[in-house]
Amino acid sequence: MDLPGYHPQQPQPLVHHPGSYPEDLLTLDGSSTSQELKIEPDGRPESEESCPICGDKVSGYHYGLLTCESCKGFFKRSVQNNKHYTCAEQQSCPMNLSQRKRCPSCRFQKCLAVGMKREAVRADRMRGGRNKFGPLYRRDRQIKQQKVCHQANTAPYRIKMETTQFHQPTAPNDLHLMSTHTSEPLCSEAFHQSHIYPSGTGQSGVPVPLDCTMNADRVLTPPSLPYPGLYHCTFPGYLQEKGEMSFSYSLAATNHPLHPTPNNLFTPRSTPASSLCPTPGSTTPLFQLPTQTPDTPSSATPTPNFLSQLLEGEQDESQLCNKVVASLQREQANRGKHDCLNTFSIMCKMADQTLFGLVEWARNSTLFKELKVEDQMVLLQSCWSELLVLDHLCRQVTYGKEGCIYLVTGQQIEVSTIISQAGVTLSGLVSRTQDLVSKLKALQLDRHEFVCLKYLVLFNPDVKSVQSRRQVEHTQERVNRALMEHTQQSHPGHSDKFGQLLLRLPEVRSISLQVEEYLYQRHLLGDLPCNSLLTEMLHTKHS
DNA sequence: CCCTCAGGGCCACTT
DNA sequence: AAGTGGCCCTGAGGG
Repeated sequence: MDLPGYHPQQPQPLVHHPGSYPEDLLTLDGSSTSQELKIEPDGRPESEESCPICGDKVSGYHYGLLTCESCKGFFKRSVQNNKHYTCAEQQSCPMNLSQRKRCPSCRFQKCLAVGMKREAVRADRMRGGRNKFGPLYRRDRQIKQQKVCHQANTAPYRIKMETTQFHQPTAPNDLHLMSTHTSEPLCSEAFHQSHIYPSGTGQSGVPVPLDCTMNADRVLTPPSLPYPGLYHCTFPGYLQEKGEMSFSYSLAATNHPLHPTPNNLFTPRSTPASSLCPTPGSTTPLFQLPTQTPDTPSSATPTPNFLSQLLEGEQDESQLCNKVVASLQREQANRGKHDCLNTFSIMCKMADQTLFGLVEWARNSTLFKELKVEDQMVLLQSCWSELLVLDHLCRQVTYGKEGCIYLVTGQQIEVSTIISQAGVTLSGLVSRTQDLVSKLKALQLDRHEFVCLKYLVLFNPDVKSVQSRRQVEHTQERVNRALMEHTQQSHPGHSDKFGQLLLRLPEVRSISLQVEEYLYQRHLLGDLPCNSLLTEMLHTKHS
């Protein structure tokens, strides 16, 4: 498996490019891609960046970001020819100018990881014209230019206008996922100006409703679970009709507060963090980023600060929702109105985006960044499905109504609908998960506790091949202590809350393993989209 | 109407 | 033979 951007054998030059997004162009090992920036004599910035995939010279924007000509061609061929590469090593091959040809699998994974977009490769192979990312590129340039100008004007001690380059330490939070880390959430409209479809066919700013016709063979399913397969396991007749859900899903039957209709099925909901507040009784709304996040060093011991630190990287639910919806819209836009995404594909896409968000979350964590990149990889490889389950559980506890499952897209679906139409395995999984949701609701899980559980799952010293076991253990102990103190303080009358929370983790583990197993079966049947992070994770575990 | 620039195609070269 | 990568063509959109 090749976690996005994890290429531990490839040391990245510590050159920060201030013109890039504040958090962009960062490989997942926490280092920035090598970039230089020149300040022209007239003050106009001119970037001389290196390709985020291989470090070669950038030739322009290609398929979503600045890359070299070689990687552009490689990505184009891979997508056009629907290539499925396999890594002969551990899917962490070094990727640089001299070695980029060695492993196309890792190269393609890195292309995706850094943000190259398959959907930018034209299905109709039409030449010329502006692409659908035009607005995105323009904004990128504007941001870069503004940043550079700002740097030049406000930090003369760092940038001498008469010099041609400057270097500064890598920004710790750099990311290379520009779609989610621009200074503002990616505007989905940017993706609706495809040349592929003339205006009036769902492009030009009109959100493309994904399969919202609710046909029996193409229905949106119940998945709020970030792991779609959960709902797809053993439907009667599955083997005959694999790939399609066999129960229908009526949005009208749900009680979603925002009432999604078939026409707005995949239109981003308004910010759920505000519109879907948890119950007033809960201590802190889940998913709501703290307005102020004290910059506490990881070595600080007081629990409140430590908890704040843990909460720092929490992903905003509305951003995640927008990201998933935009991704689904793009996917559908590339297919055309007569080739709707099937339910399973939709679920996979949701799971994949959620998983990507969780990897970002981990990577941005100060504590996690202190670990060796190799350890980061094995830990994530070990717990990704548990994190997905926890993420789902948290969403249900926060937003889910009784008897309904809340999707990452903001929709809800009745559990009874799923149970009545799903097969044995799937029904069992849904039931188990809902039982767990009930228990967590009864425990009044708050966001502090949820974050702690995520960290406890992530920092698992029992994972094989962890090198800095002591460090992982130490962090887990600290989180454990913080969780214990928090539960004692927030629920002094509930002396056993801490223990009750910990007792839920084995069930989380068990469910996640069952989900993995199911997804892997679907993978073997060829149902999972290739080159998704989800597939890569599954593949790694079973290889 | 011209220019820009990103996606596609071509083809010599490499593996 | 298949893959790579540099170079050129194309054409929508912006000035």
